[in-house]
Amino acid sequence: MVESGQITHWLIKAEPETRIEKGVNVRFSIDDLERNKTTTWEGVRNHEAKKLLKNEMKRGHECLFYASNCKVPGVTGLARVSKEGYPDFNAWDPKHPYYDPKSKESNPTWFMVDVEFVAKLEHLVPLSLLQALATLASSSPSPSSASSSPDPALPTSLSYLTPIHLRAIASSALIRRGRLSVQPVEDDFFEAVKLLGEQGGWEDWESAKEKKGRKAAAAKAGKGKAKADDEEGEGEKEDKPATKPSKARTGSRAKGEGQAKKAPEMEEGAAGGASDDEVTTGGKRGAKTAGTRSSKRLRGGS
DNA sequence: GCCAACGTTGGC
DNA sequence: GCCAACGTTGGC
Repeated sequence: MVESGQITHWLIKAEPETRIEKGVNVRFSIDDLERNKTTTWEGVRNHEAKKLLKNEMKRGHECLFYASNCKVPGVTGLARVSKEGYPDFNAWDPKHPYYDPKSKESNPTWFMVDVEFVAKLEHLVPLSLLQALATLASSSPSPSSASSSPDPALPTSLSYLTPIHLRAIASSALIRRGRLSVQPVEDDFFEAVKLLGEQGGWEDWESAKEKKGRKAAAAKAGKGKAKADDEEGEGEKEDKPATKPSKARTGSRAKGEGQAKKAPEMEEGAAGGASDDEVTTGGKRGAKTAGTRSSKRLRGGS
């Protein structure tokens, strides 16, 4: 497993598309972070992630900013820890979507960090690409023998990736676990994603690979349903970060029952209203969301 | 919108 | 302490 003790890089998830949580639009994208410069990474209601926020993430550590629950999930930018773990005070506010009655000021249950904007990646690095690379890595020969030469299955345009990078991708929590909203990442994983985001070069290669990736995913998941063999490659374009607010999985619950505290830039007025409190962010939630619901059930990563 | 994976709850 | 029901995440 990963020794978090030596980890200095992280992957943090947020949802770039509008989604209403108890009247609050929880959408938060790399563009929002760029605008705000810095933000509180609040709302994580998962004990494993909490532990990382509270104890492991240190000032200066760099993070991959991951966009989930959107059209093209993937890494859209880079951020840096600017303030180390401190109590998530939103948990104490009954009106806040992330309120958790079990957390007390005298003994906080949840923690958060602040992160600051570092950069947007020129090429969004899609999850599908990382999955494809992971597949490739796991099918390649021994690491040691391959370490000095590029993997034959890699297009030359991606020759900047080493077998070390590929193995780091294959063993990453993002690929293997998926659901944790704050994940430790190995230095090699961080470097690989950063290179991909800055240099691109998989456009032609990935479309071919995409089917493979999906098929594998379908096979893995699909015990019965193989929706597979779709020929439609919807082309994963890595071109630009998804910024547009729009669909989202609907405000399934709470559609505006309260006033939304719009994200600072709120241009879509999806939530209408808005009284904003001092929260400087749209709210990231990647991990879960729970708030009051957390008292009923919250999902957590192991 | 669907649904697989997986965590949590709660009955027993 | 087991395990079925249930809820959430999040890719597709």
